[in-house]
Parts: sequence; structure tokens; C-alpha cells
Amino acid sequence: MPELPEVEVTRLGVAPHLEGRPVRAVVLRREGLRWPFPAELPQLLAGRTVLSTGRRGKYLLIEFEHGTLIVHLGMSGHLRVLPPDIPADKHDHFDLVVEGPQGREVLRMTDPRRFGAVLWHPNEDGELDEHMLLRGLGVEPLGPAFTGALLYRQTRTRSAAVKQVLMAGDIVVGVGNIYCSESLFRAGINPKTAANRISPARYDRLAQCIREVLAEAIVQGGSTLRDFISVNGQSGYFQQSYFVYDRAGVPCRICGAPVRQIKQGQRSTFYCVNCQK
DNA sequence: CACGGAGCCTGCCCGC
DNA sequence: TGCGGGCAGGCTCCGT
Repeated sequence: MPELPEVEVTRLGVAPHLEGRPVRAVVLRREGLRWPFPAELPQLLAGRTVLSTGRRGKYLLIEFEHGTLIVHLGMSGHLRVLPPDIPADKHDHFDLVVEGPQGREVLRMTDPRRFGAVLWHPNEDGELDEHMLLRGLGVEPLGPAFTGALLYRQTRTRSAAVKQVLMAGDIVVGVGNIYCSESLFRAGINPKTAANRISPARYDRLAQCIREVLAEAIVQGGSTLRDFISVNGQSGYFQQSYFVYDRAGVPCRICGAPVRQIKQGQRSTFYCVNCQK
């Protein structure tokens, strides 16, 4: 489910329920997901107050005085805020129980495919950016460092297809499979183009399009925040209509040519041969 | 260093 | 109705 916009919308949704609130309990219902949960999390967090929330790429950060809880939703994960005493379902793996003004609330992580992760980074281990999972990540696509010039500079040695280079995450983070196809469409760039054969001007355009596509998705997600915090909430689902993603064979919204679907690095790519050169 | 493929998991949808 | 194959919004690891 989550690409960067979904993670950011999740952060915006859970932040008011977490920030400034003390943790009453941590519930771990399995050993771990992609990696083992830190078994000492309950003792580490009980009684501690959440200072703030953050995000790095698709990693959600829950910051405490003594360290940071790092949450990744993988392919199929989502978070909800629930009233206390809602029984856990089959794929509910992790709860953070916090004390709110109206009583306790439960931040619950659900992840059927279990590609997600919950990790702890103690401040004493040094800068969060140096954490194994976060080091080597590219720049934030919505931050000031992300420019066409950066894309151009960082792709001089990259002969792989631009779609795969963008998705690799070492130049820019958070551009997942959906929004990568959408951004390349908006920029008019064929996803198969070798990254080192794209001009600075076209990279300027691409950087702008990536920013726009992600920012618009966050705004759209934000408008559905009302539904986000609910027992049945399908958080992070946007009823937005894509230009190319998941539209194989359907007429391009711009030129009417059928949208094409190909495989790049085992992932589906959607594009318009007419609009993207 | 950079590239491509395998693998991690469950659920769902399709065709037989 | 059951079964197998393919697919799914991410990421790491490994061989070349």
C-alpha cells in the first residue's frame, strides 16, 4: 500500500494521537516481520513520552528522548489508531498503547505480507541518518536538495533505465512503482530511457513532475484523513485516478493511444508510447 | 561501483 | 469447487 505519500499521510494522521503522549504499553504479537522486533521494546518505551513524529523516505519515525522508533510498512502494511480493547486480528502484529486526554488509544500495525519492520535506534548509537537502514538513502523528493541538477549529476554513471534508477532510492527516496510511472508520464519521458542519456533540461522537468505528483497525492490523501482513523479504515487509499498506472490497454488520457504495460526489474511499468519519448 | 535476478510473505484473481 | 499460476504500492542480498 504505501509509497511516500501514503506514509506521509499516515504520519499526519497518527501524529496528533502520539505527540506529547506517554506510552503505556507495547504489544508484540510475533517475533518480528522482515527483521526481529527488538524484544526489549516494552521496557524501553513504557512511561516514555512521544516527542514528535517524522519521516525519512518511506520510514516513519516516532521520536523519544532516548531514541527513535523506526516503522516501515513494507508492501502491505498500514497503521490505525483504535480505541482500547479492540481484539487483534490475524495480521495485527504490533501495538503502541498511549495515554490520551480521553483515555487510552492504540496505534496498531497490520501487515499481511510481513515485509514491514519495526526497529529501535537508541540515541547513544549516534545519528539516526547513520542507522543501517537509513544510511545511503537519497535525498527527500520534497526537500530543497532535490533538483534536476542533482538527478543529472548523480546519473552520469547509471546506464540502467531511468525508471529503475529512480526506484533504487539511492539518489532520491520515496518514488515507488506507482508514482514513478506517473511522474515519468507527466514529464514525457519513456521509462526505458537510460538514465545517463537524459538531458539536464529534461531532468529539471522530471524533478518538478516528481515533486508535483507526490505533493498532489499527499494533498489528496490528506483530504481523506477523516476516514483514516477508524476501526474499518482502509488507510492511505486514494480514490484518485491515475494517468497510466494500472491502465494497461486503456486510452491515454492525453492522446488516446492505449497505455502500454511492460516489466522492468520484475515490476510493472505503465507508459504511453506516444506521450513519452 | 553498477546491474539484474532471487527472495521474503500472504491474499486475491484468473483460467482450467 | 479446487488447484495452480501470476500478480501486488518495497527492499535487501548476492553473483557478475
